[in-house]
Amino acid sequence: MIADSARPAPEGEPRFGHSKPLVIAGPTGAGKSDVALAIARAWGAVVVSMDAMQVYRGFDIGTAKLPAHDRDPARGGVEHRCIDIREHDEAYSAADFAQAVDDALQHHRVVICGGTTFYLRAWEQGLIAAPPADAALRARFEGLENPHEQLQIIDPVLAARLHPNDRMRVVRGLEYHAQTGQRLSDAHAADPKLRRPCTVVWVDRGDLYERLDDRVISMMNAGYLEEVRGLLERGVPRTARPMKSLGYEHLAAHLEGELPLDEAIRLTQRDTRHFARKQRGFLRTRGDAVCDDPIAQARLTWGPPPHA
RNA sequence: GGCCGGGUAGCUCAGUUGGUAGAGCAGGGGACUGAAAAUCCCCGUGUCGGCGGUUCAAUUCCGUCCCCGGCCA
Repeated sequence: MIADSARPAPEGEPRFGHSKPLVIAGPTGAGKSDVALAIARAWGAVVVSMDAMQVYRGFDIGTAKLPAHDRDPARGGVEHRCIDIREHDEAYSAADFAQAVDDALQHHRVVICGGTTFYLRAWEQGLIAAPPADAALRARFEGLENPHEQLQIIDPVLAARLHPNDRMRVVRGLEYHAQTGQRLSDAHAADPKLRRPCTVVWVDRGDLYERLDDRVISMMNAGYLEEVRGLLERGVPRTARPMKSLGYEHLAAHLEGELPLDEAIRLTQRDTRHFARKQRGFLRTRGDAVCDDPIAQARLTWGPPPHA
């Protein structure tokens, strides 16, 4: 389990392209960002954010982005990638993330940090070769009366695997077929799964739920509601992808007079707990174990920090 | 002390014209190959407040006691 990257690279020679990334994963609110920052600082690494929502500009408080100075090397911070790289209406996908990780690995030691475990899998095992998403196609299939029935005709294997109510995946199967003329189930079956090496450090804590409840209150005190109000005033629609995430949806509903504030907060807390539980499930499925000492894992993976 | 309501799942409650009970919320498990903070599937035994009585059978009817509200003294 000792990677070849554990040997220090000769001076001046960019060998990081052969170094495996350290992944800081775990449920929201477990303290991943701070751990990643500390490790990246000590080892001179770049952080790639593995988070589907932090990519969006303007969604800062609710997505728990690190303060800007921590992400700015010119101000003593560490370079972070995949944060603030999209507008609310721009698409972002697991493939974009995987590409960003590969790019970063070309020249840097890399800490991957975030809770979107689907993205980790996309990079680790690779995705099938496929064209990018086609919003118009998706909208068309979404509008079908019974998309699953349609899928049964063109890809019965996939249709059998999918619950008829799981419209996103059903539509995805239809989209892929429309784009390529192939069945998505065939593409999956033919896909040779990659096994890109990485060290996964799962950060977690026993009192997470209480902390999450408190964190929502802290976010409110930090101006969460004003952030959402500002986004709505700037014309961000409530149907925008990031606006439908966790608290944004409920706070927007409150601002539009559909929900009392305390109810919006309660729902945000509830959804955040549910989300954390789901993330734990992801990691459990992967078979990773909780790590109490991320620094030690970094040392095992990369050797001692260069300046220590 | 008297009268009136209530005491049923972790919480709020529904219900059983007597055949041992079910919703919402909370909580838990699982799926996941380019939307993933998305999308979707599955999971409810609890002395029905205690004790007696009537009954083949009581959480349900009767008696009594305890507890919590409200009103009256």
